[in-house]
Amino acid sequence: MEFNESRNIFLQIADWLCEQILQKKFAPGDRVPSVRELAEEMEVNRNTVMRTYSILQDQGILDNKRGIGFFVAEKAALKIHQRQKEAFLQQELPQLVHKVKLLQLSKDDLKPILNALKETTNEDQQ
Amino acid sequence: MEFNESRNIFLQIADWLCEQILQKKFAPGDRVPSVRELAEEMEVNRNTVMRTYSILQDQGILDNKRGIGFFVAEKAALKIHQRQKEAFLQQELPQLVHKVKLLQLSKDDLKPILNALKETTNEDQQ
DNA sequence: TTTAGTGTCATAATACACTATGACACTAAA
DNA sequence: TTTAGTGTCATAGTGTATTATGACACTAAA
Repeated sequence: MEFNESRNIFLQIADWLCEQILQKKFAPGDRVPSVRELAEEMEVNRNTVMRTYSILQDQGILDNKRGIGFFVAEKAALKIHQRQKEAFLQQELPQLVHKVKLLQLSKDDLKPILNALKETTNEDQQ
Repeated sequence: MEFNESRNIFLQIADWLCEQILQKKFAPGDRVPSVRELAEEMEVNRNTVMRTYSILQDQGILDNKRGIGFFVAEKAALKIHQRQKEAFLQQELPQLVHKVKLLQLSKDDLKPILNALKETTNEDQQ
């Protein structure tokens, strides 16, 4: 996997795993790859993956059965969703608006976003 | 100044200075605070500010007159603007759209953004 | 019981951001 | 010339992310 220099690797692996869960590639109760297994796949040290799994366990996203492996917790997706939604609305969105103002972007620049937003929000909600 | 743990300090100082320039708090030709001065103000080491100024010099945003100080380059704001706009449209926006999809945000969630975007983009453009 | 696969822990080594500090060259003004 | 303020560079120390590796406890299945 390719990592961004500006963010800790163990956090980027956590991001990746959370996204897999949100995309239902891992269901509640599923075993996730073993520490050694994922380390090899990501071309990263065991300890780094261990650190990722530890923090996800602390956050109630993974459960741990010693000698067997780590498992996706029951309400993992819900917790990830809540955590990310809160961070998104309270931190990222305000920064986005601020940046758009500062960059004085034109309507044309923003069209792709606005369209994408409409598409994704029109379907489910009333 | 308060720093975010997840991004290098010298980059956060660069971000701050670029924002000052974009907000016209520093005009082209203006001298920016000396390395020692800004270091004290930011409660940071001289070398850290030196590193910030060095990269901004490499990017053509600051000019350097040895023994005198660092100065805002002529087209500094333009360069910052171009750099940030490109990064925004090519990296941040796609990630944003992806996240909105993943989080399945409702219209109500997005209202604040959309309104803010309309306000800022309606004025200047045709 | 043995074996292979789990997680867990400890240690040492490397890399890098940041700090602390001193010394030096350059510039402008007293 | 002297002085004070610039940038510049070198050195050493600290903290932490990451790697590398070995050893050990636990579990399930052969």
